[in-house]
Amino acid sequence: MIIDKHSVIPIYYQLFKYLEKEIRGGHLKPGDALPTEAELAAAHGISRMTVRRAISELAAADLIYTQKGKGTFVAKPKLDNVVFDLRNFYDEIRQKGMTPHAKLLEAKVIRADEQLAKRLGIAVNARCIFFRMVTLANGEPVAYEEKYTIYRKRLPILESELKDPSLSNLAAVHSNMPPASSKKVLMASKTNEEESSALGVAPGTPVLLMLQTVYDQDRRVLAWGKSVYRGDRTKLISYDGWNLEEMQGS
Amino acid sequence: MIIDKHSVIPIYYQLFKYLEKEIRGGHLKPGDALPTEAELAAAHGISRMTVRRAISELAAADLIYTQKGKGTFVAKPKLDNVVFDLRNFYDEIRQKGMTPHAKLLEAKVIRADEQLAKRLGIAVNARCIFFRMVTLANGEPVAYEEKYTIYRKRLPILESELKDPSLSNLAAVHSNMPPASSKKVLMASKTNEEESSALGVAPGTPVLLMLQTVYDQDRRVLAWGKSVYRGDRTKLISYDGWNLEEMQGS
DNA sequence: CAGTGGTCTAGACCACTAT
DNA sequence: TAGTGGTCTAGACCACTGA
Repeated sequence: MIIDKHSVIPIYYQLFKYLEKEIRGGHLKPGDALPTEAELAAAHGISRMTVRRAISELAAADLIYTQKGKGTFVAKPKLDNVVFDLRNFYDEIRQKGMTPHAKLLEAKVIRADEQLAKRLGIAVNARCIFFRMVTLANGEPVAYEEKYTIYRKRLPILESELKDPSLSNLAAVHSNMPPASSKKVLMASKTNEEESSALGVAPGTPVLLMLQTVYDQDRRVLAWGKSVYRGDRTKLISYDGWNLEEMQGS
Repeated sequence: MIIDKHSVIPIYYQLFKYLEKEIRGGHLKPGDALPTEAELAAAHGISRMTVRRAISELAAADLIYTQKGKGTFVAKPKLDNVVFDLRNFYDEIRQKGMTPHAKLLEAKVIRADEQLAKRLGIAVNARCIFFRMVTLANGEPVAYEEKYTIYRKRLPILESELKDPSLSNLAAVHSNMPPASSKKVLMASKTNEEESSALGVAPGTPVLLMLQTVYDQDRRVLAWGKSVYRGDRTKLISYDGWNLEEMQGS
């Protein structure tokens, strides 16, 4: 029996897992039709709405697709999409079995020069908060970051910022408006002198360069940051397809 | 009236859009509780299951979160996740108003050297198919790619491969097994001589380097590819947060 | 305890597809 | 016309939260 109606595990989830296994295991191949919703409901003695719940979870996972009036079919895995997911640099390091450590190099109030004023959308000479930090993995520098935000609240630089030195937190603490959206641009670059010395590498070393801008609800800039990741120590990895569970280890 | 029960637009979708607007517009702020499902159902004269459909779509969009026994609340936008989504390099170029063009430099059958044999998981000296191509945007080279797959079927190199020169298609055409999953690694690098001449840049130019491996269901390697993107012409952009519609233009 | 979201049912009508 | 998935209803019971 595939479905245990008296289990603590929801019926729709049992059916979802069963069908998922059929697909990932290859018993159902791309293009194959699934049993109709009515058939699945009758076969397992459950309601069609419950079947639909399982079906829609499979569709959300891109394992199947539905066609009105025709049926439900196994999808082809999309393998050429590239989705790099850098959830949290700290956790990434930890996951590799290394110990991350953030080292604050500098934190002070500065006056905006022309370039910074443009980036933050403020007047030249306005007060700004400036952070410079290095992230280490097992004591070795892997990332160098500069962060800027407007100095609005005349607040001292707080401990909370050092505990959560993310750009959106910085913006939240020092702005009148809460951050609402963020834009990030990733590109390839070479280190300048400042970055080289902070990372302990030769000038011109290839790096990943990420620029982040944090906005409020009205699309006003709240903060701007630059992150430089050592090219030889930083890799973004993306997995696509179906047999993903087993892949994480490698 | 917010809900038109006789509209062709599904009720759950009307309610979803209405609540989405309340949240994105700021009438409902992060942490605020939504009306309970029963309240929403009664207020709009619809079934609770229909309300739940709208609620679950909002939750899937990370605009709200639910807590059993407590209620449903507006979520905080997560701004420090980085999700770079390179759906299709061709479309990316086209979206920027440029004309993409793939130029095949070479396509031939070769014998695997030690390195390639290791990458494809085959014997040294086994026959492989080798592609070398350049992608141009408005006539200017922006990417250089090398692709390798096992030569199993003794098939000629087909036109279909030139029309869809993706690595997973190459693997599909020349392998006995359909591709099931894919791994991609992105890093910063510098061009070597071959890449420099193909891209028309000086050796040592910073580039994004992407390595892709395509696997079958049993995690055997079907194809391997290397893509080099010009650092000064290629940017990966990621938007997070709530006011995304308006951001796409900038 | 009353109220919440989570699950489930057994129907119903619809638009769409293929024959 | 028969069969499919898409939407919707009006109930029901449950586990969990907070007072």
